[in-house]
Amino acid sequence: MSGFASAGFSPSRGAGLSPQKALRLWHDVALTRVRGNIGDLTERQMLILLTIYLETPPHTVRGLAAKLEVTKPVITRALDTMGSMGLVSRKRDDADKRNVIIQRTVDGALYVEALAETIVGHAEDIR
Amino acid sequence: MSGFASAGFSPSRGAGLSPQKALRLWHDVALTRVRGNIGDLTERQMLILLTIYLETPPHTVRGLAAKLEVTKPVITRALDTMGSMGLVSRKRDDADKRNVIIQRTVDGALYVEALAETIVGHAEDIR
DNA sequence: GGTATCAATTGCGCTTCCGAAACAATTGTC
DNA sequence: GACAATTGTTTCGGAAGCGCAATTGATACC
Repeated sequence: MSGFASAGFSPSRGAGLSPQKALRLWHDVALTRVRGNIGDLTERQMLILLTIYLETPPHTVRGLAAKLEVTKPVITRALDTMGSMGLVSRKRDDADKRNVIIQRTVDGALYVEALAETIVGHAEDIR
Repeated sequence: MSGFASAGFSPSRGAGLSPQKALRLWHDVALTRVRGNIGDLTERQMLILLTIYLETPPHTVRGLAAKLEVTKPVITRALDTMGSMGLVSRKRDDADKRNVIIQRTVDGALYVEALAETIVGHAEDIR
């Protein structure tokens, strides 16, 4: 049962991330987010948000659904939720008015940046 | 808006995790989990599970609620859900029968270990 | 022994998410 | 211009989570 728990500890440098440290990092970040009530987003929503802010634009509902392998309503609803939070915004494509272009916002960038800092901070603790 | 996106790139070794790589890692792990439909767990539930498997036992409902700063019903219901998935099990404390001891399971250990491998694998991709 | 305290659970109303299908708006095709 | 195809949204029924308050069972106190 505790097979993974007794796996070897890797040195601090040169061997990437050991399983134990990976789990500790995940735990610490989740703890910070849950304690701060920042965990409003589903894992899917978080994935959508990160995709929007990491991958090169433009982003459409259909494109995101295909890339993430989820249905389109999932994207639409996630955009509703995150849009009301100010994390993303939508805009009709002028060239093809069927498309909706998903745009980044200042608040969304700040949110993503805060997540990054949380991760980096805990990664430093673990190093 | 893109302040964080233009922040400096850190070298591959010696400077820990850059914000960009942290976000990329989070994104990649989330993508793997969402695509594989492994994301049945809330961020809170994941935190509870990781705490059970990372911190030293014994774990009680009250102890977890205090440590994670959530209410007790949150713990109870998360244990219901994860218990039905076979990820954890409960047992009355013989010494004080008010307490419930949360125990690890083989399936839970495998689940956590799989998460760890997912993280480690993507960390290697990014290194 | 009777009462207060404590641990965990459950009930209630509310909100949110999900999947599948139906829908409205726009574009391509002949 | 009529019709098919595409994009995004909405609707519907069902499931799950949340906070808060009440409840059950067990222990401590005097």
